[in-house]
Amino acid sequence: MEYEEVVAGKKLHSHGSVCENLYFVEEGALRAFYFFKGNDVTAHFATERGSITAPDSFINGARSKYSIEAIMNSKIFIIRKSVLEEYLKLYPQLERTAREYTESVYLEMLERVESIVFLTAYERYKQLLTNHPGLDQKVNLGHISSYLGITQETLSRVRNKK
Amino acid sequence: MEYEEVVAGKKLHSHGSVCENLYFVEEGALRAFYFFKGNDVTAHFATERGSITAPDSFINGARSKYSIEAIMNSKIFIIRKSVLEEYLKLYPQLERTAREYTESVYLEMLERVESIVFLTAYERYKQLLTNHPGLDQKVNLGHISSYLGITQETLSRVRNKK
DNA sequence: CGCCGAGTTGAACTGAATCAAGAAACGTGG
DNA sequence: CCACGTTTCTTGATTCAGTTCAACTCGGCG
Repeated sequence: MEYEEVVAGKKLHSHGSVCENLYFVEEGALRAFYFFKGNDVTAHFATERGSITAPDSFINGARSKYSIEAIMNSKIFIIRKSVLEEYLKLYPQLERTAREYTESVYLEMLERVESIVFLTAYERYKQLLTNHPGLDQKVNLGHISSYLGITQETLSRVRNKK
Repeated sequence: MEYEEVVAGKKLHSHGSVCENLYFVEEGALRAFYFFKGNDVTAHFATERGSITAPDSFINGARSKYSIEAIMNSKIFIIRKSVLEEYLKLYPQLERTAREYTESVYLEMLERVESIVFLTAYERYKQLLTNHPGLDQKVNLGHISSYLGITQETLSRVRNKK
């Protein structure tokens, strides 16, 4: 596991290439994003103690549609997939931990589906801030609104008016 | 792995209890659903070669908010979690397969988030039918619409009008 | 025959999108 | 420390997809 300090704006992974790394955030914040019909869309935020990668790539080894960047100065740990694979071979009991990790991110995604379907824009915004305290201080409105699946204008309105 | 034939309407798991089983559909169709503000909401469909469980329960051993039922006469295989655990202990190399399985359902969920955010009701309906051919012949409109995150009326309209 | 669940249709309403201007905030160079 | 341009955020007016509620149709089936 490598330790690194990165500055705001630093690109950790660019879409179109294969993502070999899983990132853990010790301090700061990263985001994964991609382009959809010309718009920058945030797929995932990782803040303190969170993790992030380009899942389509890290899992299958395919070129990724996601990019990953630091949205503020951050202290991170990096695990290369090859190193991870090596350790999993060396210590097979880690396979279980790896599976449990995957299960937990799966459950997160399940909840995200539910929140998109049932919650209003404002409720989703509040929930995001609960999960990532202070995120609104760290990130552009546009990055947050695209994560929530709404426009920047709508987010600007709901967060001020209610 | 146990084999079973179940009739339409058969409840395989009831919410409030712990789900011990992972179901594989050989023929037919199952669905997982739960109640949200008094409404029956479909969380997942499993058709030929698909699998289903109550993830909140199967993964963590907690009581589940989901129920699982057959929506038509079905031939299914059942793996009990205890049996699965046993095999994973006996053949640790299966841990990898288990992780890969979890990864694949995670990627599915990732795509589902994207489709809910970007696609219209009609597009989501078409996509669902692509993933589960003939599902519209097998299931109530209401079960499909709740899966898509829209009302039954809207689904009725879009599928006829466009 | 009459009921019942499932699906359809209509009209009014609403949350959010879109398009278009402005207003703040921010960094950079002079 | 200020002036300038750029980026980010806000606000307004309009439009639209989907909701809500209510009534109606249709195909079994007891």
